[in-house]
Amino acid sequence: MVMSSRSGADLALLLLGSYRNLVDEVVRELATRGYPDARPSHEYAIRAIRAGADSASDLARRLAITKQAAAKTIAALVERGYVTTETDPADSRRKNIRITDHGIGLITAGTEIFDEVRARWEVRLGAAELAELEAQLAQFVGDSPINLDAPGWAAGQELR
Amino acid sequence: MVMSSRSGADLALLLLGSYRNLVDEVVRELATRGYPDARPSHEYAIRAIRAGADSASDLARRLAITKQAAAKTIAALVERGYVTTETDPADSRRKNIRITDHGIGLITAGTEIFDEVRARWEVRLGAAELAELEAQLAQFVGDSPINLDAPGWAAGQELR
DNA sequence: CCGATCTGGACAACCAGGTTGACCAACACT
DNA sequence: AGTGTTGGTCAACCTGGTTGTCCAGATCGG
Repeated sequence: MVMSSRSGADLALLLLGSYRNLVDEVVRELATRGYPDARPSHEYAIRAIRAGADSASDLARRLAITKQAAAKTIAALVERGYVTTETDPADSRRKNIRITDHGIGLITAGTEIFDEVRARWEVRLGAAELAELEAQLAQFVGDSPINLDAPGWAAGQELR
Repeated sequence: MVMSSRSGADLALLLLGSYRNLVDEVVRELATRGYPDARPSHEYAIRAIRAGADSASDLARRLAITKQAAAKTIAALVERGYVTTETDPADSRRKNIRITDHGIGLITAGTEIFDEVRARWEVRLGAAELAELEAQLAQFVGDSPINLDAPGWAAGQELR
């Protein structure tokens, strides 16, 4: 008899715990694969950039954060060599973002690891069960104005 | 045909999104019930105190955070009137924490709201399905050294 | 009874990842 | 040209943590 939650507060902790578990593992593994300074937010940001966010304001909109926050993130990415910026020749206000090979490497590895961890979960739960779980979670998330493509609300995760 | 996740990264976002959804709603509702300044961490902290953490160091251990962080949290709780501290007569190093009526009110309301939200989810999913979901999440969390009673790792959630 | 060590607390500086607010320079529109 | 919009930046602040340092009070061994 598995002792599941029963209480709403526990449910919240289960959700957060699962998330952190997953993400911590990814970050840990990323570190061993040559990305010791990568943080979850970097992954999300680079993904958004790859998906077309080629300026700070753009990134801010995609991530649903302020442009200042986006600028800080970009600065961090530049510092770590995941990304470079250069002034747009056509519009000298803009600073175009370009992902470096190192940055590509990061999201490639990140995607792989995420999928590996998910695959492990799949083994434990069964493919159908995991798919159902995802569908259920999608329902909860779908309730809300939250945009899965805009994980700005995902702020605040630390790994220890 | 529900578009569920397929990718590990999306799964992470689903978990986090569900969590934030739940918690944001609780905080929002808490605000309308007379606890406008309550944050999730306050709830967790007061719960831990009620569960027996009667000093800062104690709370730190339970929450698996540093004692400095615990002290800051306690200061915030005192400031908001959820808790009071007084020097232990028997051990003048210690400062015993006592939960005020207002604090009791907070966790009472919090528990209620958490459960209400969970109940709504139960309606949508079915009781058996939600129970299964919780059991599955518990499995993921159970993998790890994380202690559900020690949500210190839960740090970083902002509501906007 | 006393010194060594452990424990509770506090101060200070820092960090990540956000937020507001003010501001300027460059572009676009009419 | 003049006005408004957009991209970027500076600065200050917030939350919830982190280290590191230090002291005072308690406890234990001799």
